[in-house]
Amino acid sequence: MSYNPKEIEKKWQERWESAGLYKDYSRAKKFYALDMFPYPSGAGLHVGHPKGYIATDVVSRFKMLQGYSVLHPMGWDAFGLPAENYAIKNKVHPSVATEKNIATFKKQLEAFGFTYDWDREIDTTDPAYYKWTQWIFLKMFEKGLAYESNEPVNWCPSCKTVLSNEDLENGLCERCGTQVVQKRLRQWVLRMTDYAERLLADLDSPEINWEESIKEQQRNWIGRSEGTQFKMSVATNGGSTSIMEVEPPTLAEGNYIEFYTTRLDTVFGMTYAVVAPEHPILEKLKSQITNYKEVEDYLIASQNKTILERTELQKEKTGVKLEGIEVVNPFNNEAVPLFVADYVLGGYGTGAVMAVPAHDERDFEFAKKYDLPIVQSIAPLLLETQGNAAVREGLDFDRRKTVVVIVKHWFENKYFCLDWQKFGWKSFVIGGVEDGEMNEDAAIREVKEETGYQDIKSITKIGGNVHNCFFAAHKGLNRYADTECYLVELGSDQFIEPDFEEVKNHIGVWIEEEKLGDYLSIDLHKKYHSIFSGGESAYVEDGVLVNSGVYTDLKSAEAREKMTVWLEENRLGQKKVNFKMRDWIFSRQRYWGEPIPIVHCEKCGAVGVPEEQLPVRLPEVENYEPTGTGESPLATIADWVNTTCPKCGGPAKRETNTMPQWAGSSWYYLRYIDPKNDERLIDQQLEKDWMPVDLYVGGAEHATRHLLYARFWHKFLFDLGVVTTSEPFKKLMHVGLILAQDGRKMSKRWNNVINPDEVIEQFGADSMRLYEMFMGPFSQSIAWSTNGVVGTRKFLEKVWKLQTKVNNQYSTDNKKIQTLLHKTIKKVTGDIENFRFNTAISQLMILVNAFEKEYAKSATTKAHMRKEDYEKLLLILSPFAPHIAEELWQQLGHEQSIFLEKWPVAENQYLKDEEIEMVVQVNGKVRERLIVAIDVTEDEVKETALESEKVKVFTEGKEIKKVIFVPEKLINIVI
RNA sequence: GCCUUGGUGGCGGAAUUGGUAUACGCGCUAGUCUUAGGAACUAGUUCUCGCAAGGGAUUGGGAGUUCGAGUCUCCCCCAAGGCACCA
Repeated sequence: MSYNPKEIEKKWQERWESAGLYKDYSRAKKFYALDMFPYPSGAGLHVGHPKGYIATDVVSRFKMLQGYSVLHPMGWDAFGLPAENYAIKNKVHPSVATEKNIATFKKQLEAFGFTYDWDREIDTTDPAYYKWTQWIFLKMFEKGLAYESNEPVNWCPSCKTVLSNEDLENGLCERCGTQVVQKRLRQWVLRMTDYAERLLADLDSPEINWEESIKEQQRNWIGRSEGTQFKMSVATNGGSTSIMEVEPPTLAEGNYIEFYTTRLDTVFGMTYAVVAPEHPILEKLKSQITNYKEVEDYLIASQNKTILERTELQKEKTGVKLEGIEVVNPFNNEAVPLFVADYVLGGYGTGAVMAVPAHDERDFEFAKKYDLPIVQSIAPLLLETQGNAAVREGLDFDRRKTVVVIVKHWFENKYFCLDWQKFGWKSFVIGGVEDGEMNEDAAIREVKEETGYQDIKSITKIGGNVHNCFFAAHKGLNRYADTECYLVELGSDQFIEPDFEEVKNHIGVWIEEEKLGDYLSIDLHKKYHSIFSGGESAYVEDGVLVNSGVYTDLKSAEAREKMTVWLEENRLGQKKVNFKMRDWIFSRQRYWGEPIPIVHCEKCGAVGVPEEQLPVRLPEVENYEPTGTGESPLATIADWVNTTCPKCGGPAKRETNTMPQWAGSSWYYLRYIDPKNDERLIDQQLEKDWMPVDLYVGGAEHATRHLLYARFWHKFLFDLGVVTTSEPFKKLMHVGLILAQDGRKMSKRWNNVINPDEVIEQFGADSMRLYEMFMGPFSQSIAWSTNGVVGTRKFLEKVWKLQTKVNNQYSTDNKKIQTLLHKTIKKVTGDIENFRFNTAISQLMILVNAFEKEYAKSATTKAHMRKEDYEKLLLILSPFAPHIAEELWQQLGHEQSIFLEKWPVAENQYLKDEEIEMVVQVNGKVRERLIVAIDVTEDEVKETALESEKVKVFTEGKEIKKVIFVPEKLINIVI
């Protein structure tokens, strides 16, 4: 009988389902395997969708065989725009199309033979389900986590709805690619930022075992920063230092602006300050801003910019100076100009920043454009740790002001360097600045003294102030040098022989410019001394404070601490943590979503619908078309909208916005555990039994939306006492895409979509399952290859044919085969646990090839396979190819399903080979391979190896310096 | 620009702690069978020199540590994904 997958697959799918094979939830050990449930689109599945489902199915069957009760459910995330758009076009209720699509999806999935328990099927559009979605919202409303807001929000003019920050892709609507505009609309918002700290911190908790890349994406998205929020008073009279002599400054009541910075240590370098166009101060101080017309024009212009224009293009920065007002730096009482500029974001921090062009790239750019002063307040701190100049421990530092002078030849492109031969280092001309001496004078003096050249044509300061710690070998002490750098050009060869004392430690050498880099390490000079020269860039790293009053010489971190303390003491500011993540804009102006269970009463305001009245059902409607006015289509149904206030009984109107698509998926994994419960969201005991989800598999594109939202809701439910774990998903694996054969994404547009039904029709579900797991590392995107399926089909054919070789009567105990079999059991077990399905399958292929060679193709017709060996092969193959494994299992005479058996265990006694191939290397190169007993001694191998002709060629007449012996692996002869 | 993950044959990709690089599969080449095409089977297949025996090179590039480096250290290049004026 030949292998006919079409026949056996259908047969077993029916038998498994009718026997309820997967529904034994009584075992002591439990395992919850979860897939991200699909949106049932009209297009049906393509071959990429099932990849993750196959993986969870492999793990589910594997865990069943290991004696677990496995919960492996499936459902539908069915609210969403495509169904609604289809409804608008075809004038049918979205639920009709949804129902049809679900049927198609289900049929397609069933062909794979998955272990889903369809009794637990979930549909987010089912009122019995969304009742609880609404219930969670109500609880949030009760706890003050759901609130109404009138802030400007992202509006997609094409989808005619509001979008959350998470729904944007580079400022465009993630769904339709339309440019989003800012619109002021009343919205329901969830206070997700209240959970930001926990959402971030718990990423590192042992309850989460996720791929680093996804955790990192969430960390980026949450975007925590620690800084200082402080007040600067507004001076309206063009205030200057002389007037503001009070220390600490007193703040006129209400006449100040709050600023946020993470770099308070740079505050003495502040040369201006900026507020965002949305900042309320502009309206408040309107009368004092003498150029308000100009400011107003700017505000209008920036309001008309899209998000894309304002942020993504990183256009040249623009801004307008607010004439007539200034702000006062509390640390030195200096007044600096205040600008409005849209490179400062209104929604983050306080919407106002201090600007330190010397130490912030954006401020630097702006300062260059508007010709604002650039003042250094941080000096880089260099610490020599390597070579002869490395700082010596235990020695005190001798602090000096020094200059580094780069001396250029009078006509050649060469520079003067010093070779400190005795101490083994090289440098430019360096020297100390004497008391009362100007740095520039010191530089000129050093050039004359040390080089002997007298004709100084020009001298230019390059870069800023740099602090440098090193060991000064010629003085025998650690030096802390406060350095500035000068470039000196010589005018001629005018020369006076230098004093011997000046030059006894070094000799001078002219080095060509292009060879300078090889001669001495100029990287540091380049990196640090040129910081402010020619205006290339700002120095944004930490360092040592300079020009900073009493804080001068402190290191950045310490300065931030002390300066913040000073602000606190004077009630001018405090530490502040900010997050990039915003609250979740939770309402949509569309039809096909969960109604928000709120009633608006003129007297009582927004009132929650009483729990016993849930669910608030979606009403029938004539027209699904969004209105575009910011009202949902529900607003037109007077019968539904007009209701009574649950609190006072007076007239009230229902909330007409609906929830976003992400609502239903934020908690669905809980409902699978207890899908039919009318009383509670989930039974408490069942929740304890099954949560958290042991394995969650899905696409990486959900890293910052679904996975963040679900964690947020879960933590809320945890605080509510509904769940007992603080994190929902223990292990998360992300599934790599399957690309089309041409390497592009599968899409109708390219006409390169592979339909799984056809693949199953041609090769069978087992071949397809096997191929998708064999393609490569699970998380990686890989192109589909139909030829690859041919390969896995051939492999299954081999397995099928092997059944004819089972015969215990004639079988012999074959040590080699036993070893390979047990090694394979061990590898497959470990690989499934670690999601390395591709190598598990390759090992299965190796085993089957060996069986085939040993039994099917053996010259002796009496070579037969032991039944128990074949059974073990079927068992470890069964999670990947369940139908063929079950069929062969029962053909062997078993009456019970293979999935009620026990997973085989690799026995140690079989895992070691008796003989191994030992590699003989000469100087690390392989020259010979010897078959030796596994416990062979070094001396035995050495003797045999040295007698080998192949080895002799290389060792003859040479002295053997050393022999390295690695038991069971190799011997290396070093000559 | 920043973060994350990667870079190994014609292709997808293997390679415990540093210890035989290229497992397994696809493709390709030759042969057997076949009216033919295909399928199946057998043998070969990293590159290179060589009739062969055999030699040499090789894991993005360069340096280093080591008896020995795909694996460890430093520098650089490239690709994919994420974030992006967050002060």
